[in-house]
Amino acid sequence: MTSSRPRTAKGARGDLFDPACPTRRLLDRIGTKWTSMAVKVLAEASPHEVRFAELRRRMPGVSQKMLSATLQSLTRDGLVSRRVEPTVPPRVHYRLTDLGLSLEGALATVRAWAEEHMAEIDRANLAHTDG
Amino acid sequence: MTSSRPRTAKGARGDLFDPACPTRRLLDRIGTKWTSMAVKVLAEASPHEVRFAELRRRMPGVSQKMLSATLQSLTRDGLVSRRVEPTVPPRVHYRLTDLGLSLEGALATVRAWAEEHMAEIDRANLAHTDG
DNA sequence: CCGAATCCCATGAGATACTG
DNA sequence: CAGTATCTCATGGGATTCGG
Repeated sequence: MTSSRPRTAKGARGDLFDPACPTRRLLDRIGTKWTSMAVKVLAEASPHEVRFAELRRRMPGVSQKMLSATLQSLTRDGLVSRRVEPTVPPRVHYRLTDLGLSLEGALATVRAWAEEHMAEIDRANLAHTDG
Repeated sequence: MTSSRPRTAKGARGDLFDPACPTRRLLDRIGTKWTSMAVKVLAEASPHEVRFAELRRRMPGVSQKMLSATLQSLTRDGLVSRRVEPTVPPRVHYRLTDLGLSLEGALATVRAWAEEHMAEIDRANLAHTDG
């Protein structure tokens, strides 16, 4: 989930581009398979919390392992807050933080572009396939 | 570069889940390591064309293999146009299409968010590491 | 100069089984 | 219920080399 650090990270000085480019690092995060969907589902529920199982139900296809990993990553990044009810069995509730909500704004833009334009990309691919 | 299709499509019907979610598919594209940078560099040059070698120079760290693959992918997707001067040696020029330019708009939003907020994410991570 | 072909490793992610 | 631990495999992507 973490890095794709340049193993070739020699002593080179990178202006704005190189090692810690914020955009690359953000894309590494939202590019992982379930992250954007989790953010979306949590955003739709916001400001209410959502439990693990409920989240899982709303994300068809996700395994508990990947959901767990995704939520941990989001939590470490401060995008999601986690609240545990110390019952037996425990209940764990998740909610977007303000930072997470703000990210959802950016993601909404991406989603809008995708829904508007992916069909054109598909057409372009067909044109190259059969031509 | 192409698909992240259900490789686990074992004996079971694995493609029952939204195999075509436009957002996922877009993220699979812009999430690859060099795509967003290529789009950015081409956008900055737009409406002028940029040659392969020049592109490579403006994308520190990219290998010719990955640049080639990235540009092919973008070209197939109709985001970039490719023009070959039939000289010896050949010169190949790349330019964003209108679709590519429109994608750059969405990417600009992501970039803006990243530059504004990645520091907060870093702080959150530190807080979890030591804090 | 541009790109194809190989080789190779690190990683994302699914399946499955176990724990408090 | 929520999360962890293994195993396994496919893929992204870097290095290098060859071709036109």
